[in-house]
Amino acid sequence: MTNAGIELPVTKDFDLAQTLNCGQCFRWNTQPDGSYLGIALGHVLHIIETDRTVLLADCTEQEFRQIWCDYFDCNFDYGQVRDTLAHCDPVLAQAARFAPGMRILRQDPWETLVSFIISQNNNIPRITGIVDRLCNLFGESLGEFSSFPTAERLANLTENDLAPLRSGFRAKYILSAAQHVASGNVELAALRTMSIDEARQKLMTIHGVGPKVAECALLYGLHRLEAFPMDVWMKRAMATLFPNKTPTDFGEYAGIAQQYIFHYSRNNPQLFENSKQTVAIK
DNA sequence: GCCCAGGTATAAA
DNA sequence: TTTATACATGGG
Repeated sequence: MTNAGIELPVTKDFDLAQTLNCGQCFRWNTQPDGSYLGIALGHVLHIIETDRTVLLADCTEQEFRQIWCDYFDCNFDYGQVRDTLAHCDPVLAQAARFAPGMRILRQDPWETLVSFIISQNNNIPRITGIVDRLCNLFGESLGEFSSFPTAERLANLTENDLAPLRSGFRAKYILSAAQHVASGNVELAALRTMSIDEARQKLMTIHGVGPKVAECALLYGLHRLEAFPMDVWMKRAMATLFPNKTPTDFGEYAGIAQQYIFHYSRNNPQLFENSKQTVAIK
């Protein structure tokens, strides 16, 4: 392997570990040397982070412009958003300081939708395993990785075909998503310009997509930053940290706000240990 | 064995 | 309309 590639400066606004390990993506593997090897948008990439730079190894200028610049949302000023959110609430300010380098990736909508269907009532190591098996079995080989299988490929399969994934009750949900997307009933690209309510309703026509998965697909897959994928766990944290606030109070960056809070709360469980039961938030 | 995992569909109250 | 339970699987 040569040392050629694209070097990005390490700044307070871009931290690889915070971004890739916060649960928004499932196809980046930490290597023994601390670097990341993964695949996104059909491209394999090796990322080596040092004190001063993030090296996208063997990445050409053209590939960076066409793929990774957009994927890592390089042209968006997360520092400014972080400052804006920090002014909303002191606890949110603390949460933002805790993970200042977290970014919302611009992932493939279809892959993201399926990944978060798989994520329901599941844990990250197992989600990763199921996604890996899905790609290896039905995707196309790209060196040491396999691409994420298309909706068209999966739409013709049966639950029995998906048995090797060991995805449990989620297999039929994956097939429903594939059929809706392949048939054009759910047109993912159109969800970018639809109102957030319409887009959420459209996604929920898929069997196995409820409010949480729909919101995750909108935030992580379609970069709708106003989406707020609150789950049971998050509601608990929210109720404790922000008893008088709703997601809309955080405006168009609600999703980013939640990522900060989620990360912060998970790593500081003592902050909400007194709220044992789920509390609904409007 | 028991509990839980960034939920959802379905039945029952 | 709100609340309870099953759902597949595997790690801690």
